[in-house]
Amino acid sequence: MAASKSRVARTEPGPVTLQHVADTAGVSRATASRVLNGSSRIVGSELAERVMRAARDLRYVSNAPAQALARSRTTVVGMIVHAVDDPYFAAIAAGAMRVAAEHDLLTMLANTFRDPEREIDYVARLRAHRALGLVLVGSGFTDPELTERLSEQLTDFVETGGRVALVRHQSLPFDTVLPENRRGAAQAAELLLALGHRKIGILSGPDGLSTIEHRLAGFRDTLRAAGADVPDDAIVTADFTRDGGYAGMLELDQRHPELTAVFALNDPTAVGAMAALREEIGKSVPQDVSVIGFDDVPTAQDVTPALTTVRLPLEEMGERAMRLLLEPSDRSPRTIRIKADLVVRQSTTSVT
Amino acid sequence: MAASKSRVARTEPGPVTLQHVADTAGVSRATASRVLNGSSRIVGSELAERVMRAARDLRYVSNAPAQALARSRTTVVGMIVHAVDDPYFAAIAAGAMRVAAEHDLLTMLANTFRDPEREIDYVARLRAHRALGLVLVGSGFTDPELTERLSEQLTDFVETGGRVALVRHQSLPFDTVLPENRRGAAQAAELLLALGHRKIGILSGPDGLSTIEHRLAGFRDTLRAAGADVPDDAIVTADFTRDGGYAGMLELDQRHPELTAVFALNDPTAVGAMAALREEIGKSVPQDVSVIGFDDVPTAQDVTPALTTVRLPLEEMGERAMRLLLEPSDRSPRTIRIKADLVVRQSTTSVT
DNA sequence: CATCCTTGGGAACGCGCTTTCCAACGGCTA
DNA sequence: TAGCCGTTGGAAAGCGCGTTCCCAAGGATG
Repeated sequence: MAASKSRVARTEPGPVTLQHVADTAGVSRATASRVLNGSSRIVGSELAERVMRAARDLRYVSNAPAQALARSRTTVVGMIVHAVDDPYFAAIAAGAMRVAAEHDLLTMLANTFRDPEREIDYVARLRAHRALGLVLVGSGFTDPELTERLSEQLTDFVETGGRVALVRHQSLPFDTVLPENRRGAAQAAELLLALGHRKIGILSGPDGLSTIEHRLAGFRDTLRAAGADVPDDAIVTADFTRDGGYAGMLELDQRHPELTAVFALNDPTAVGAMAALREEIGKSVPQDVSVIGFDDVPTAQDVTPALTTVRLPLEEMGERAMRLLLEPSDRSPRTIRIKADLVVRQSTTSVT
Repeated sequence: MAASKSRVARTEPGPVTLQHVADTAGVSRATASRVLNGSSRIVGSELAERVMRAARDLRYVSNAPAQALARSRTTVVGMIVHAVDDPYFAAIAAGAMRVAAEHDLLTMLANTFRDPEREIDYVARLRAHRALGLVLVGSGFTDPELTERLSEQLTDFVETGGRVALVRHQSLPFDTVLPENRRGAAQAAELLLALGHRKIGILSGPDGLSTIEHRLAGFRDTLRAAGADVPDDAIVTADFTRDGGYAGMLELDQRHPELTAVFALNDPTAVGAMAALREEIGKSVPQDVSVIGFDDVPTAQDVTPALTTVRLPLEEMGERAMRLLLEPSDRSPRTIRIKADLVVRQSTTSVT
């Protein structure tokens, strides 16, 4: 009976438990627990030493799920992004993970592949894991039903003690890091206008993402105010990737060969567009057509011509979001506005 | 007394437990558990319906740590990379995470920031979380003491039922996806030789990484065999990033302005080198100097001139590693060799 | 109509750890 | 020397859930 609970010799397989450590150190589980993870209670140095030696000899590794259950809290944060291999998300994730690591937290990263259902599902699963907080990165979806369900999940989570931080534009009542997409896109439009462009096309992204709507709106509104609206069929929906930009540019050029400038809603799309222009369409950037992107991912400066774009401090955004999560405030929801800066490089020039 | 165990009304805060669901459905916990996660036992459809309704109404979210404890296994895999925001790791991580998601597993991602101590520490922490397996991505460290400690951790993990898969070159006895770094680098050397280059410099990475040693060795050996060895001072240690490549190139050119070709041990470094050449040194690629990289990250094709490099199927490598993990074999350790393909683009040309 | 087998449901135990709550012990003061 | 208080170690009660092991009821069989 007692043997099954307090076996002294460890012959059977399976992980070493606290009990094993306690037994070989000749103390109770309580004592072992107290020395192995800084409890408030202090254990005599002699016993403490014995316990630590036993733990080391047995190669004890604590059981985090068991601890989580007993303490009813974990040291895990969840993060949900649309695609880790997109430099936009990668940079934000890196920033967030850095501050998580500083606080000694582990990060569970989930990829939605831009599927709203998966996003909601991941929120639920991360909640199940009792993550102490969730960072959602990326555009919100404009579908009200999806937004509603997501919001509900998040609200429940907060009500049961969870924390939430968003990096996205969406009017959910949680701490948010909010990039000024609209204003940034407006700056892009202003630049093109100043350069004399009037025939402008747009490479947009998947429908239903709020980020896209805002960038689109900021851009078009500015153009419209100047009497240079973009006709609907000069807006091509790409899929927000390099290859999507390539294909989208082909289509756009076919429909409107007269365009003198193209605004891509993110950098990879812009890079793809430039490739299509160069390799297939045979127009040169910026002489024949100016291209402007958004985000300023690291490679934007290395393509040729270097990409004019709207810069967002990606890593910092990730950091800020994680800090919001880790330093809760009583007067949430808070919003941190991140301003977007136009970075003029070589892919834009004035119309001749 | 009983009320504390089986409260029918939920007024108090805190997460909803299985008990709550069972109570409001008027069944036992066992029954509730059986319907909520497909047990082998079948529950009558009427009761099942009641339970499901109760769960939905109460917004029940299972407690993963509790489940983990009870079942003594989790649905979590751990992955350790050096830097998520490096496109190399991002691509591998994306591949691995995709197959993890297919198997309905959550991924805990840890960033070492290239610090071996952190890597070992993360292995321990991920073990504590009872991840069912660990994927370690990135170069191994050549320091034998570190390798020993890491190996020990990993071995313990496997002995207690964990699984391990590596994406790296290192002779640890675990399932491994092994990129042919040596052979790939040799191909790069062969290309340069064929193009007539004899004065060649190298932009290397941080010391102590096995990947770097192998690439370096493959390259130099081939050159040496052709009587065109690279002098030690024509090897500059950069830090494996774009900016590191930029700085490294500056130094390399200062030491050896006569070089006609440069081999960068990864693509970001090569891209940085090209930028330095163009912006600061004033030499053009490939006319004045040929540049060749390694990995073929997505942007390699978009810089100008497009980068000649050695291609590694990054996403696939991640997928393969995760599959190794998820489909254990009795005759492990297995090794999957990934062959590296030379991709000749515009950044290399024959010496005039 | 009695018996055996099938099927569903409930009670109880255990997973590994944290955390009160007690008890024992020693040192101190009166 | 007796009486107290502050320490320190241990026992035990959970944390929320999965999972036997049983019992009860119903159907099929002889």
